[in-house]
Amino acid sequence: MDLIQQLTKGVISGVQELYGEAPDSGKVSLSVTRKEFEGDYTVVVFPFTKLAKKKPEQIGEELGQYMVNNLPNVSAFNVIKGFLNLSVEDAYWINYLNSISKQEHCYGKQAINGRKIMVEFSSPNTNKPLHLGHIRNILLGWSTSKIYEAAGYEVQKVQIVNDRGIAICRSMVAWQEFGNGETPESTGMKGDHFVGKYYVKFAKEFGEEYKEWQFSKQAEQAYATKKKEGQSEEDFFKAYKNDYFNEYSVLGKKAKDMLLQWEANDPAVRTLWKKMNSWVLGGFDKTYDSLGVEFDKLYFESDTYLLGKELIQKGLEMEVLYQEDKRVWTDLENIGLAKKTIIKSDGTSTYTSQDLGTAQMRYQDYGAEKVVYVVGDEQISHFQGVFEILKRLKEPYAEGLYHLAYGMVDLPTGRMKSREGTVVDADDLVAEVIEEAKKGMVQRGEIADLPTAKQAALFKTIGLGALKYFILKVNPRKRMVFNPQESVDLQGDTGPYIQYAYVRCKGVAKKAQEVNMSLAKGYAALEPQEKVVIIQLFQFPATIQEAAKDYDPSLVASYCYDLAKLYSKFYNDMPILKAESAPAQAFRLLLSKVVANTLSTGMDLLGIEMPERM
RNA sequence: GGUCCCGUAGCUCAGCUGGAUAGAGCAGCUGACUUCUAAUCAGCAGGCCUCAGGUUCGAAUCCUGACGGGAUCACCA
Repeated sequence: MDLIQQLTKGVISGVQELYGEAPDSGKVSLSVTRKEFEGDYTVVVFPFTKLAKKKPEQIGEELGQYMVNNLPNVSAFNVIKGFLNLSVEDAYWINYLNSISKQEHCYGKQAINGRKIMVEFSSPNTNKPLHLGHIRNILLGWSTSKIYEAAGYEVQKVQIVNDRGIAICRSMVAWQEFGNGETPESTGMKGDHFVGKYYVKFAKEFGEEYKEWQFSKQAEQAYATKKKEGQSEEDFFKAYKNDYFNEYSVLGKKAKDMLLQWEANDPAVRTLWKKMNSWVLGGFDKTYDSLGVEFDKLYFESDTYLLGKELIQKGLEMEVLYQEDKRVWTDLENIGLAKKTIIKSDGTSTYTSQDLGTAQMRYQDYGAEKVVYVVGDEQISHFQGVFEILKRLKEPYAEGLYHLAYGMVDLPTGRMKSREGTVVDADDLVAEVIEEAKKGMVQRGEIADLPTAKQAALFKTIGLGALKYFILKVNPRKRMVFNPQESVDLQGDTGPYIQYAYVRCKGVAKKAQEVNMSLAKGYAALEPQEKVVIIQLFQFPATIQEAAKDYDPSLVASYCYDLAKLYSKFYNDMPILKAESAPAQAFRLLLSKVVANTLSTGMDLLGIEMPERM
């Protein structure tokens, strides 16, 4: 039985025996003792005062005595005000360390439980390269997948590629008009950047066209007839851009025509579309590869956007949906949302109907009991709506759907804006953090003796470690500020700090020769710096469980940081190789080994690799 | 305006299933490398936990209401 359960049970039976009534297990508050007090675990006795009709101090004394007498692992206690501090036998911790050392890299992970979960993340549009916002999405999705794997699930990682629609048509038109047949190969550009260039080109050309048009008679007329009261010419034209695109623009018409031709399956358009998409996807693959992520399956919006008909029919029959003025609607007022169009009056699909259909299809494909959608928090109500409709349709998978909504990534100067060119490109960022790691490492000179290829691999490990940790340590729910300078910091609460602790563990292990590890069992009296490390190790499995339950990788990040910090302190204070006795040396080496394994398992859950040297 | 999220040190963030004197990192200052890698460790300084009520033996944490910031309220995705 788990130590925590043991102590909790002990408290319950103690209170029952002493005062004649058992408290609810919910009233037993057991936490790690604050470091300024003696003891390992603290029980708050205030909740028992009513039951016992005694003063907290007295209850503490009596209960403490009971615990020491009746629980094999409790060696001592002390009472301060209403707090009962229990000390656990050193032998228990030493045994515990021994037992988890045998689990190697399995420690903390649950056995496979046969349950399936699907995690959808990244899900980019195929008209421009990935940026910092995608990086947060990708890291969250990847880490959530790893955490669920560790929690015993079978995980399928998927993305839905938004590969159709007017946006990609803009890039296509621009390439046709201004591209002169150049390709990623001919220019040496990465495919996604190449296509993105034409997306920007379109915006620019369109902008100029629009500006020119503003001096025309048509524009004058539009302003005269459509302006709102008191609206200045400038404000009007700012707001009118979309209408201009749809009604007057030459380029806009070309893009819209292309979309129609695409929908009509025009062979030439489809060929161009496929070509440009393959360029973009090729570019994305390189970015994913540099981030160390991969997917089990890709869904394409071009295949899924017509799905959902069957569910809509079912919805109409079940009266979950209804028909009115040629559209199909649903009423979501009971969950605080407005009525929503599910099928447009021309019979075509909407975002909602697509997501309904996709959910059903994926359930048929894979049969996951849980599906996590990693999507920005601006889409919270969309997913609330989709999930609610599926629940009303009594779809078997509806209860297991979860929207992992994360906040936007801001820069110190404020929000990223493509119009102002402040969008941080994913590839640039990755290159930058690696470069920064390189600078630091070259300066330190620790790895100068390694071959160039190995050095380059280490630069990447450290640089990406810094970037990933920087992003994942923040609670996903929160909007976060991304400071490029701080993200490449290598000191303090950072990925490299944790990697460094790992390198130290490995370093002492390497230097220790022929140590009989079984001597560790003979180590008798734990130093405080040693005990706190073991207690932290003890929390690891529970941390993973909690991170899975909350869909929150930041819990794992701060766990790893805390462990690294405690180990660093221990490393600083205690001699390992020159320990005072053979058992002490064996024990400390064993501790270092388990810390290394745990840090490496934990950081792997964040998608961060560990270096052997740095 | 309705709904949802956020508000903790100069900055970036932990802590939020109620518990002891609210924690880290960065930035600032001070100490520790002839000893397992100092990307480290130790210390100083820095707080009306946005505000006001309420519940409680006890509130940063729960409830209500303000205030500030953000998101969202399309036949777009």
